[in-house]
Amino acid sequence: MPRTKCPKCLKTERILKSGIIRGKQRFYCNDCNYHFTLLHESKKQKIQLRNENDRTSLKDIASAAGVSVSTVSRALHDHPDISLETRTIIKALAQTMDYHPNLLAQSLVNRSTHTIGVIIPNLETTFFSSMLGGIQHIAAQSGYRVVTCQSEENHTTEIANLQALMNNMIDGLLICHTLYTNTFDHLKFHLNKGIPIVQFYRVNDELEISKIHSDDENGAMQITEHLINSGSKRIALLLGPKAVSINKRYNGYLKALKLHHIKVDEQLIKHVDFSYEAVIQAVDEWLELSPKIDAIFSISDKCAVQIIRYLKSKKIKIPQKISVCGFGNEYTGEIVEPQLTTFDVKTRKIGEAAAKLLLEQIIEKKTDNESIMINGELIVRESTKHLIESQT
Amino acid sequence: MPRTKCPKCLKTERILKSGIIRGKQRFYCNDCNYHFTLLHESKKQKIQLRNENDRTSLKDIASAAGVSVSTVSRALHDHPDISLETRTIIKALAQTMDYHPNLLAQSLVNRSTHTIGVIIPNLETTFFSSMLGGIQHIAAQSGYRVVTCQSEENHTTEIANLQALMNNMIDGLLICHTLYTNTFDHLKFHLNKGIPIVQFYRVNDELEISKIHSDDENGAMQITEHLINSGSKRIALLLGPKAVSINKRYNGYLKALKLHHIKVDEQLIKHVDFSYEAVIQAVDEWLELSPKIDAIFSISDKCAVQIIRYLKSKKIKIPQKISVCGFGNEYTGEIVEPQLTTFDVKTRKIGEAAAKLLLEQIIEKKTDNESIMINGELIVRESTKHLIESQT
DNA sequence: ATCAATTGCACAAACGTTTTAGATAGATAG
DNA sequence: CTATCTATCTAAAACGTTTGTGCAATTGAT
Repeated sequence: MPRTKCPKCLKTERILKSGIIRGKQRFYCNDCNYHFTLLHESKKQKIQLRNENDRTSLKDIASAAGVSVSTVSRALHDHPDISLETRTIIKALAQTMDYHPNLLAQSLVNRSTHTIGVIIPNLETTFFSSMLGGIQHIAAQSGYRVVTCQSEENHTTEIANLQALMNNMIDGLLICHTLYTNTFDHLKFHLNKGIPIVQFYRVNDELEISKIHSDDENGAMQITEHLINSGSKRIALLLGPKAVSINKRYNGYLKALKLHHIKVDEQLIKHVDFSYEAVIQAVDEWLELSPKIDAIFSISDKCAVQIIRYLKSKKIKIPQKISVCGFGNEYTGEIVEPQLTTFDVKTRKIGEAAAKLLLEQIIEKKTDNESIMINGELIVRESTKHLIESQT
Repeated sequence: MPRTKCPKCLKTERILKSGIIRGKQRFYCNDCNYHFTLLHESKKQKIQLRNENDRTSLKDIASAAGVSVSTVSRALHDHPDISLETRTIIKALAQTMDYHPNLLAQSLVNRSTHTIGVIIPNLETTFFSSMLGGIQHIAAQSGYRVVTCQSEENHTTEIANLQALMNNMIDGLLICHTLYTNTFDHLKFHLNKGIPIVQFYRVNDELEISKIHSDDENGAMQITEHLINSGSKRIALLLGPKAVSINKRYNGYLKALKLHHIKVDEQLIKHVDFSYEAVIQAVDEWLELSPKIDAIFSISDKCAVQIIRYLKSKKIKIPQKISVCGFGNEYTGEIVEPQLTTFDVKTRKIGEAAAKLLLEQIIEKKTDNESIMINGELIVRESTKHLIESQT
């Protein structure tokens, strides 16, 4: 067994143990008075490889050009203090040496990462992914990166995402809350910390913060009015889970009924968790009511499509017996037969607007809160009767 | 007009100009021999605000605890050199002072960002976004962040994305190429730089690199065989743009025909750019052929759905007159009537496998290239005849 | 009592930048 | 021929970490 050798005086005689460091034995050379821990072979190699594999840094260019690091930095930034001659030399050198600045170091100094964070409930439904698409598009235009987290409609995950993102890595945050987010302390905690935050789509009113709204309330009202105008009187409303705090669409429904002097029948309003079984059960219960329902307004296109298919399987004619409306204008609404009447929430526009607003706040350091409304559009298709068109 | 004052000796008399720095006037105090540039009021404020607004750093904790920065760092990492007492004090302090490590600084030192980059053609189609969903899911489990870029099916954008991502900010890269990516020099350039790269779904054979394949060739063969087995003889094939390098599905089609001794008819194979008009035109041309076609295999579900709707509008019965198949198993295929027979590419699984493989390479520093195949599944629905079921 | 071993901490270098302040030599004016 | 300017460069601090090494104080063994 080879005896441990002091890396300084290279002797092996007077080596003593000196405690354990990070699981590794630490030694002390009594001859040259030197503390050391033995490097693993693998680690030694890594240190050697590093230089080989490493990207070129300002330092490398500096020593190649025979100038100081600061000169190189300034030259590459076209600082007037550096002579044109030196500048061109250094730039050429940077080119040939394949220099790319280390963004981490830059960010550390500049206190800005050129990255924005996005928290979104879900990536796999077009409804949300098109928002994200809009965000990415705008961000890329300004040279900003986007890091995305899915909250998966889970309040706890949302909080974890928020915490993870706010740890110094982002210049700004875009957040679209979970359906079940009803407290906003986690957000409030991060406000006024110098990192601008913009809520989009699912926003809340209490918080003083920039927001991108959609006019869901108005949209739901338009849908409901369209149903009323085309002759429906008993309009069932399929809502999301009861716990959900955001009830804009519900309010729109109520408003429309009130405007047309139709009494609200609580039996016609049901909450479901968006599962197929729950939707079917709700529809079944409605079908047994009397007087009979003549329309179903589903808060979600996905459920609306399921309802259409279920009604068809029961040979109930749409829209003759029952009109069906969705909300969101997802692609499936165009495919199903009859095609679905729905409300187009301009999701991509919402994403774009959110990113634009956030970038304004980041780049121009605007601090005033803005609220922007993105208007949607009623899409009338075959699943509703067209007796009388509303002239809004 | 107030005269400029030397910040050192506070005199105004002997101030001289001394060139321009970054657009700002630079001064020289002849009295105390001092160079300075005037700070803007706004900038002064910012410097003051900074401390107020800044997150607490190790330094802050250190001075609060009366120990050195290194002690704090080690204490928070449970280094055995630090006494239990000190450790608990420091941890408590970190808690109350709301300390969160600066990930940038950590990354700079550790040379690892805990972030992986993803380049993907598109975010807004479920086909790709579900891959991304799988990636995110796996990455989050290991505490990795994900930054995503869309290449938008554009080769140049892909290269730009690659360049942007590889600049020091990511520990590994997942890439799904553009349809039009036919040269891979940009990737090759970044190989062996210490940052592992994994291709997923759209891979190429030349490059020695880890890959996640789908069995598209086999899938297309299964689809085609299913059509043949159910009685079709003249099977039209709708392919993507001609420039596309990836022709696995085409090969599967050819293989199946060969296996069943059916001659390839070039008239039956058409390339389109996925636009609605192009698809319709292709179908129209096919319908005029004689002998008549009895099946259409579209390389994309989206086009298949369009074809179904178009054929229905022409009162052509599906599958009695013409069977239609898609590829990919997108949700719309389930909604359209008749429901679409297709091949389920397990997109989410592909994303998960890609992320897993990449993380292995990052965390365990594996360097050997692996190729993993994710098997898909034939989904037989109503848009094809069911005369004889193939027994694969 | 003596010396070795161990504990518990501090110091300082390093990561790769940016930027303020200083330094030097040449140019210009009086 | 000075006194002042100016152009062009360098040094060094800073950003917030991690980590190798130094060192004093304590413990333990003989």
